[in-house]
Amino acid sequence: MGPVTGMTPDKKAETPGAEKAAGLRQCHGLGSLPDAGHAGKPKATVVDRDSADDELTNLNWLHESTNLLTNFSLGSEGLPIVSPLYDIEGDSVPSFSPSCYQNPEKKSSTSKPPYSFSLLIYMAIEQSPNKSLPVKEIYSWILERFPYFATAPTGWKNSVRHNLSLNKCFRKVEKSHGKVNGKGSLWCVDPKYKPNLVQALKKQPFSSALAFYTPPASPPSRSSSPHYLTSVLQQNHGRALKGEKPQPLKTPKKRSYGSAFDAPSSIGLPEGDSAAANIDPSEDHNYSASSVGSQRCASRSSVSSLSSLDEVYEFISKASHEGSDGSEGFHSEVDTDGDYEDDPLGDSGYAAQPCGDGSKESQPSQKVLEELCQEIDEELKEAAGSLLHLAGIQTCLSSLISTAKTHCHKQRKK
DNA sequence: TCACCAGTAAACACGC
DNA sequence: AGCGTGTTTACTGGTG
Repeated sequence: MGPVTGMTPDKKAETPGAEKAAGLRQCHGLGSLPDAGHAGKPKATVVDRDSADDELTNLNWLHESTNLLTNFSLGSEGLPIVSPLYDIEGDSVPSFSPSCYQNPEKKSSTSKPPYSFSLLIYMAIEQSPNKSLPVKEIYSWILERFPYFATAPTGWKNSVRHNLSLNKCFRKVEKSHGKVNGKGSLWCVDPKYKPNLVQALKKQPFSSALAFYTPPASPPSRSSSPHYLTSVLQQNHGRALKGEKPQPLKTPKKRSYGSAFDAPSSIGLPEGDSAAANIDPSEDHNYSASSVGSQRCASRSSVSSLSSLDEVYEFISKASHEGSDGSEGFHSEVDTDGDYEDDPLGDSGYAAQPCGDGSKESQPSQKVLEELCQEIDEELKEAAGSLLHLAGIQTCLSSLISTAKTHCHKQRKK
């Protein structure tokens, strides 16, 4: 392979994925998060130094992760944005500031972004006024935000195009009236898959980006959890309005190339939707962005996305408010529809996508709210369960460690 | 070991 | 012809 080559040596050293993998393998990943000062170097905790119990120390991450959770819930300092998701889901105009990459170590400019191409494309499109961009603009956006690609050979562009073509999340929009106007088309995010992208994006920073720059860790889950819930809430909101059963937060693992973003499983599209509900094996090769991230972090996300019960409660009250007017929150599909409808380019036929069916009913019924509350309740229980579980493990481990230490001391004395 | 997925390279077709 | 774009296939490496 050439310079860009897929897995270059430097990539192994620099890519968040590699670092993440190594970090997790060494059980430092999670534990290191709260401590920016120790970023990247293996930490020796008090227990660590006790060389006698290597196996026990290998579980330090668990111990620390519990602390991490505490930090998450306690952390209130406004940290720099870690994930563009903040902007995507936020009320403000999306702006994927490269600051999300500007960690103190300044790795960003030379290191690969911890986002998959699909997510990068999504961010680019999402930031555009019309929620649609030509490939060239996508290139520019990525280049602008991630200087890494400026020095990278052009292979990444191929990857971008490859993603656009293969990934069901992205749709091609003809520039005007179905007529191919000049080179290229506009690309937009299929609203049906948007929640999945958001979800993947939300999970990405925790698994990759966070491990990547190892900053003090409060914000990712702090704000992402409500947003995550919000996004799901939005999904379910839409679903509820359509008379569908709300989608559980945990998406069932589906074994296909497009698993996490396959609308039917992830966001529960109506069966009749051929585009999304397609289960034709020939479409199995549907690229889906970061589905790995979605899936692989699923176990963690249940904790990380609800890192603080306070947050959840806070979120609930907020969500209830938002739910009552049904218009706030992150880019809902309604928003997106609006974009397409307002979009002068929207006459391409894209605006006629089924994504618009929720817009007629912007006022959720009492029943819908009840369903949402019930669902949130379940999530709370699950989150609480996870925390209790961790706490239990921590207690258990602490006990084991102290027993082991005592044993060691006694034996040494002998 | 296996399956899945992201990333990459490459080939090809098409339009400008 | 050259370039940009879009599609498709094949492969590699990481991960669970």
